[in-house]
Amino acid sequence: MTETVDTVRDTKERILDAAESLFARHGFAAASLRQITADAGVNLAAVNYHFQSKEELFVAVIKRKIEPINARRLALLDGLESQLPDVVPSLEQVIRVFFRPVFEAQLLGVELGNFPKLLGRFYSEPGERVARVLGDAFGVVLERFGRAFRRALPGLTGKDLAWGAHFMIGSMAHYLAAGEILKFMSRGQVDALDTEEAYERLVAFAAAGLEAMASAREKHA
Amino acid sequence: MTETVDTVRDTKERILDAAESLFARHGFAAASLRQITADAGVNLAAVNYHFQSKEELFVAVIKRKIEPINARRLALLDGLESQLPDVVPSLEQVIRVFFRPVFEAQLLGVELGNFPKLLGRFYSEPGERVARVLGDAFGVVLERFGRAFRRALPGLTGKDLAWGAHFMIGSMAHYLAAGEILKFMSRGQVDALDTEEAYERLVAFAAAGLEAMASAREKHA
DNA sequence: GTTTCAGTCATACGTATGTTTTAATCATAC
DNA sequence: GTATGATTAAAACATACGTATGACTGAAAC
Repeated sequence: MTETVDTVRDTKERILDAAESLFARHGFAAASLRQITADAGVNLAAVNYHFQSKEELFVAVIKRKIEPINARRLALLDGLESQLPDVVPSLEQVIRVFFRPVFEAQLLGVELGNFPKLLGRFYSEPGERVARVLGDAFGVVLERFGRAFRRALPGLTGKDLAWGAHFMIGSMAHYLAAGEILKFMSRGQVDALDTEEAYERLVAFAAAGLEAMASAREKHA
Repeated sequence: MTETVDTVRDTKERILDAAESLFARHGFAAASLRQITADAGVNLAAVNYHFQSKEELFVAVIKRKIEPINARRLALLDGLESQLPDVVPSLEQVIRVFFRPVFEAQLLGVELGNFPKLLGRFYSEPGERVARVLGDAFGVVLERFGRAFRRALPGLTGKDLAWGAHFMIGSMAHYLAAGEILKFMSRGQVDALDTEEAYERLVAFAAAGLEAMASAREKHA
């Protein structure tokens, strides 16, 4: 009984694993189903059987990674807010909670695989594909964290927050997708794989930047 | 005489224009030479004649856009530093000079086309392709601006700078490549096409973030 | 013990890809 | 006015793509 199910799961997950790696390394269009199924050691037709299309496979790959992260984000934020109900979480605390799940797996020594590059690349994949996942997966997260950010920084308007969050996510995405450039830019001084440092750096950069959004608004108009 | 030359320029540039637009909209792999040449109104073989391959065409498209921007960056930095030789340019001034050429064309009312998305996407295109252009085009810029940043923020170490610059570029790239997400995230409050505001926001975010890199270092180890 | 059914398999379809080849075209130099 | 060298045009090249089909498998259901 479990045998049949496990075989299925194995095939589906082997496809997902191989697809994740290839999508991350080559992008959606350049990763062929033939190479994906070859790497996964399954038949070519298995993709269209288990998922309906290459497109759906891509969505499944993204969702498998993003959904646990967003769930963890919400859980951490819940913990932060319910722990001391009267204390408003600081900006840095909220930012840490937002970024931590992305780094967490690797910090815990778990294999993170090609997820970073995949997630980074995901943001620059053509529209339609991304929009669907984005709406589904980030709706609640955006809402909850938006409130948390504005409680931490009462001066922040909706526009301030949108700009700040956008740059914040951009910094993260670029680090995830193009971390190797860091080694090039720093002439080897910085190792992008030092996740602990990357996390601290990102938090510091984002916190300062977000805080600066309020004053920038006054400057502009 | 000029006729021949202009015809050449026309064909090559029509290809470059069409390629730029399609690479920006669909990425490298998904933009086909047939669609590029059809949009450009030239023959399919013209691409392999004028450029040797699709790959070289991509490099040419990127270089055509990046080189003037980097030249302008250096010129602006020269102006800043030679204007008052005894005054060290401030962090914000240097950052403005670094970002300005990217926004300038649009600020001046010149058609910027699909360049923003292309440049943003460029950062997440697979490695080999990008690395060549990156090394060629950004070597001098990196060196000169590195010095300028460290003069503006004497506390900054090489590592601080590398992290800060990386996040800075990430914020810009993400804005350029995925500006539409901004409208989604802000529930329509923010129009990413307001270049003037984007520029001010980006400068403010990056300046604050970069400044924060020095203190973050102490925190980490 | 046969039916059922999810899963896998090899294979083929039609289309699209980047590139190459062969001929024609054209302005210019002699 | 014709030879020349550079562009373009049209067609074909081999290969790769995503998807669909129909046969086969093996175990559970009745």
